[in-house]
Amino acid sequence: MKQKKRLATLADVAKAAGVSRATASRVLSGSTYPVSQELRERILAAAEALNYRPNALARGLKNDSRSVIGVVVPSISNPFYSELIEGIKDIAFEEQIVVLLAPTDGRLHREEQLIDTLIQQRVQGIAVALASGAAEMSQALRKSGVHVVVFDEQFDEQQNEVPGDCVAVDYREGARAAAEFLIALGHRRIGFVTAPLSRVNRRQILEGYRKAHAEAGLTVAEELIRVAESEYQYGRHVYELDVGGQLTEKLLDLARPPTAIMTNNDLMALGVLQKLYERKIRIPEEMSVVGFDDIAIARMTSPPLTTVRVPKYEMGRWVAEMLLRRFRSEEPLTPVVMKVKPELIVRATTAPPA
Amino acid sequence: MKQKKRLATLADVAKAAGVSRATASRVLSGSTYPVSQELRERILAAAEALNYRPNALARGLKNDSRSVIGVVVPSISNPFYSELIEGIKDIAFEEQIVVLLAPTDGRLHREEQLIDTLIQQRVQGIAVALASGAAEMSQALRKSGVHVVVFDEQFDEQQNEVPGDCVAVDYREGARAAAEFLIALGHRRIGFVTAPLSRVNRRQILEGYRKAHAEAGLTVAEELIRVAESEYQYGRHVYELDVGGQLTEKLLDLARPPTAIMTNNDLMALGVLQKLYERKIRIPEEMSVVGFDDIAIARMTSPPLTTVRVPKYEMGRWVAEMLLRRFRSEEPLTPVVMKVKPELIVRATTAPPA
DNA sequence: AAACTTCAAGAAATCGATATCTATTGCTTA
DNA sequence: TAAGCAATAGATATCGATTTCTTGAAGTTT
Repeated sequence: MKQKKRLATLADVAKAAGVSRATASRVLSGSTYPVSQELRERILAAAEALNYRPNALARGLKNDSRSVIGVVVPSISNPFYSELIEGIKDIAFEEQIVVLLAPTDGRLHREEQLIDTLIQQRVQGIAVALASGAAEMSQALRKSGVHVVVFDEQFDEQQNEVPGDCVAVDYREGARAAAEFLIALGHRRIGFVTAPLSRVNRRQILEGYRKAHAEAGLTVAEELIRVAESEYQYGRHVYELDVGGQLTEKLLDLARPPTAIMTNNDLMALGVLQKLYERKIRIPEEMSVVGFDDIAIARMTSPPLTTVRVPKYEMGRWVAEMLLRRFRSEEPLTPVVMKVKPELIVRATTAPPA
Repeated sequence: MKQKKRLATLADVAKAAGVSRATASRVLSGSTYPVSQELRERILAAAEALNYRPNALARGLKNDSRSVIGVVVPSISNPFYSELIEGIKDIAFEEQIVVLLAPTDGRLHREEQLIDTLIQQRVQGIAVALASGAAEMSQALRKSGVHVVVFDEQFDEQQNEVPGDCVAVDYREGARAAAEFLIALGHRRIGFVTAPLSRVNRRQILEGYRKAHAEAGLTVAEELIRVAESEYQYGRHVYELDVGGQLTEKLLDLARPPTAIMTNNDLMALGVLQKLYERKIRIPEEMSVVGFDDIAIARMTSPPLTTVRVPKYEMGRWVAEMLLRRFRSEEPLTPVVMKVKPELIVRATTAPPA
């Protein structure tokens, strides 16, 4: 009965105002080209009356730019990424840029697929928390001519050549500081609970843990290092919450359980805290716990979680700004690597061992 | 030095393969139009060699459809919304549809602005957690001919006419059940801590709280109802976490403090728990706490949080499916209102009063 | 063998907005 | 007064892909 609605086009507006499309476009796209006051008003009135909405597809096709950036992350239910996206979004919003979301659910092969989709959508730039090999992926991306900023992951420092812009966190140093702190408190058996070591950053956290021990002249008992077995697949669930508890159980059941537990992120730490509560182990008197990331809720646990703060929101802003920088300059720029130093936040889950 | 890279176009592929654009398009867009095996292979090979990526803008312009849906939510750092978006995304992914994110940061006026942006981007459909008047907004949207599904909010039941598709939660009933449970446990002074009542759903939760009291023949002491003063603005921070604690403090400082506290969402409840921990008030012995939503971390608090479960992930799927349904049918469909009934999840933050 | 159908390819119009090129008017300047 | 120059408007080509319209060749039917 009712026929399909069509939005008014520029041609409709031009006709209604009795002018050419060119003139209508000049007024409605905010061009600097001079248009007489009279026509200007007629066009604006017609656009208003027809409820005109410029077609961003047509605009983008003509200009080859779209005011859209893509964000590739493992999961948005993970507060680490959602806080980071807040930062990206705030910068994007100021620039009238919208954000296309591309969550991989932690599945590596989806990364490539989603990046491909984003390229097809002709996004202006891509921010990606790269899980697969950063260097190669970035190469492939570069071939497509899309601007890219990689974050969370960092490029392999071995190869001198830096393949692209990057906001990297010094996870190793953050973990080293955390472990050093626990050692200074007097802990000698520190458990380490981590998600699978498929991502570089997780490996770096473990390295930091080992480094602190080495520096203190301690040897690490390998039984204290517990790595989750299967790669997570996000989506419906936040796997860390359960895995943290499961791995904690294994540590507690050791003949000589640790007196402190470190984790590779705060969600894992939540699982740890929960398991300790369940087992009626007092925190921090009987067990110290240190998380990583400092997600928003870390300060709301009981007791508040000692953790290593990664400035996620700020990182998001930096990522977006680096993309903007590329959009704006015609010249090819030298790749920038921004190294973020995390900071140990001591709250109430840490104390000297009993 | 290096000149600006351009992605290969269909014309480039056609030329390389020595065919017309039409033929190339038929092969590369998966049309059913017959093309000889020989040309087909030549075209595919050329596309591969040139690293051809179809331009979704051009395609969308021609087809007037984009394989993109927009999602308007207050914040993605709020797990309620991020879990819901997971559901939307999972359905969208199956259909090769990408998600454009439009977070309002809780600012009402941004809602309109973002919806406008989405329309300009010619998204195929919009899922919106409406904060401003659902009915009018939906009217405005309908005028633009974009498919819309409203969730979280529900349409005013007074007006018989249902303006559009909607996935609504029966917040009133959920809150009623929670309050009834506390009353049955023996609580007579139940505090209520809530975000500003600007959103319909928050008002409904309060109504449910009152209703349970009325049904039990109890009168509510108004001093027990604490409403946060200023509307939240998300973005960088998750305000509920702090506000929950602040309002709790006011309740604790009453001459006759409550023996239980209900909240309008789990984040608020986290703030409550934290404040109680800080004040060394034992949970649930000295104070019961009930949240709302059942976000992923609710079961990881110490003790695990009693709350009212809203099936966020499933709701996300339903929202996406309702959108797909509209995309597919040419006929105008009767609006569907899906009413979701929340479920009380009793964990360990509730017990009879001391 | 004339007429008809089928198959496969190319030519060209189209989607909506923008930018370049042209054309007109009125005004200034040598 | 002819030439030169703003200022402003319209005509038209363009972005990249799809789709309708045509065309030509090959094969069928009576």
